[in-house]
Amino acid sequence: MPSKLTKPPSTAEAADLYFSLFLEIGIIAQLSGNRFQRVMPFGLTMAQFSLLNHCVRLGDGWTPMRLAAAFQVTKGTMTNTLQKLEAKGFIRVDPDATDARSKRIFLTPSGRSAREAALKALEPELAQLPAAFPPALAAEILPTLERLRIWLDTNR
Amino acid sequence: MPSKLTKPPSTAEAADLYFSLFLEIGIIAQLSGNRFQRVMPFGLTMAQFSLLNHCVRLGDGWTPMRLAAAFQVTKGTMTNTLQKLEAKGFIRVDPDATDARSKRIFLTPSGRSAREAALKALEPELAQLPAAFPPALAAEILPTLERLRIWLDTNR
DNA sequence: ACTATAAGGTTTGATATCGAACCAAATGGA
DNA sequence: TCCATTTGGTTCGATATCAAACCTTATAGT
Repeated sequence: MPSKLTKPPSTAEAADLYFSLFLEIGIIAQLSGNRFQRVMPFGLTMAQFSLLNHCVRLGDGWTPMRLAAAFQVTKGTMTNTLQKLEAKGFIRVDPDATDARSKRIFLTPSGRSAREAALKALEPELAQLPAAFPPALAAEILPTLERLRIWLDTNR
Repeated sequence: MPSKLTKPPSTAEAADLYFSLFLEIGIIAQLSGNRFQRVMPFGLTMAQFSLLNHCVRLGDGWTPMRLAAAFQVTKGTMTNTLQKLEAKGFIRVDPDATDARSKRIFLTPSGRSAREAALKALEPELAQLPAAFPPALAAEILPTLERLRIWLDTNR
């Protein structure tokens, strides 16, 4: 193997490493998404729940574009997600007072309680996790993943 | 906040942590998948490329079911992926000699060179990564992610 | 002021994936 | 030997997502 850090792993080795990483991440995303979906009430998808959660934790009144940027999805995808949530009565879409092109997203009371219900439904699932995968591990890798995500975002 | 490790982070805090983790992972999967897709030749998807790559690195002759298990996708999804690859002439599907229900997947020469071409096409993309996200970081979190994936797999 | 360009959202067409239903072949008890 | 169950694969219907085209409103340069 290469001596030390003179040259980090060869290009090919590094590529393999990155592929493995992205593959693993892809699989986890797939598996966790499906699992979440199966226990969620109201036919909430992961994207929909994440949006409700976001509004509760960081406050509502965001524009669709800012939400799309926060979740790193296209505007079209966000339109779809918002339409689904509005149809379920979980959010309210107001016009933006100062920009006629734009809109503002607010949680409805029933959106708030839907999020509560979803959390409750997820609890039993999540309760099994810590034994095999302690929160400390999650906390440990989270910053690294954030770093990767930010790179992917900026170097689009 | 809870004193120390007397009780690991409260259930709610742990849940938040896990949500953040899964959200981050979902975003990375999405972003990286799209990016890969955009530079890949022959209209290869990430799934298709991963399969070619798998066959080169671990040898071919696998059954569809074993491949589905390796990539953690449903049998239906694997059927689809294999059909696409076969249509492109990148794999050959032989009957299994000892089990009439089953099949065996082999790379064709053009499949092998398609994988080479894909690697080449990916190179410039990957070349930019190490500066912002060194391979060592990837190597560091990979085992942890594997652990998480395995849990998700077994506790399906 | 005007016009060109940018920015916020929606719509459209394509596609990868899932879960469930289905078929065919293998396996294992009685 | 036969029937019930399991296992490998395919097909089907639904859906979340993307990219690209489009419309409308804002912004900036002249």
